[in-house]
Amino acid sequence: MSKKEHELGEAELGVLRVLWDQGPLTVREVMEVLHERGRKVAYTTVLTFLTRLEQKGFVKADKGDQAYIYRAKASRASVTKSRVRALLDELYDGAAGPVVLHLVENERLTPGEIDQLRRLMDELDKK
Amino acid sequence: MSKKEHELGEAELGVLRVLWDQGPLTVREVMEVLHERGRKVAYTTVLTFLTRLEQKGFVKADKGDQAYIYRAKASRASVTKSRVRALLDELYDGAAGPVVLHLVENERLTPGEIDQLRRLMDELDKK
DNA sequence: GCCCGACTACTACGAGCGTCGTAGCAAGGT
DNA sequence: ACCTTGCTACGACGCTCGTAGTAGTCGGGC
Repeated sequence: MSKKEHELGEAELGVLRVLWDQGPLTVREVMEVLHERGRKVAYTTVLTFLTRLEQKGFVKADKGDQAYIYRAKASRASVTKSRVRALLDELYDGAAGPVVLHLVENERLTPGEIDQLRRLMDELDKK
Repeated sequence: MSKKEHELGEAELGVLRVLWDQGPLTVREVMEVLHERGRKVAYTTVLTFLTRLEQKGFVKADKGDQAYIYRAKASRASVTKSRVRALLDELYDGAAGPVVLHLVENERLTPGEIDQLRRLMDELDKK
């Protein structure tokens, strides 16, 4: 019933990522990057994705010289935020703890990240 | 193309969670718990979910006295694992760091969790 | 002036998910 | 014997997503 907010499919995300990584691009350029990344999709498919992304407000299209140029409007951070939030809600009623613990236990962190984490936690203590 | 492993919709997860939280239940009981949780779904909808979950291997159904009794087969931890993994892949090519940082920065952790985290990190250092 | 190559708009279609209706069956009350 | 009550099986429908084809348009080369 309620306005399901998936609102961003996996393949759509893949396209958005190209824009995050490579900046504003035309449809064709996006397609080429996707191909380089091993994602073999047709030109029109990419166009569809970009169109849908625009309707959903995740990208902006500006008329370029010949073709439209698409740029990401939503940041990686904001998408991360809503995705992570959805995951927390789905699995733990929104509690972050279990997932953080899971990540630190099961996924490799670089020494740099561990450092950063420690500093962050010291900050948290201060408050 | 590739065997996309969503394989578990959001409403299906909601049903699975009931079984995690309340142990083995009949369709009707699951429905009642869902109603208590504010999720107003029809009996047959719940039945459909449980049937699909069974086909997907997430729950097991045993013939009870009158009705089938469903129990969770997949653990919350295992689902967490694959969900988290999917999220990392989608957004950061699998890197856990950014998401951990995001979580610690933006989501509230209890002092107990912070403690646990610190201990975990000390363990990591040892290795 | 006409055709070619690129670009966009529109349409489509199958699968998965959320949601349910209906039909059929088994057991118990009266 | 029936009617009721609950249970399961099966089918269905609308929507989103992944994927793409086709048609129509526009600017250049010959």
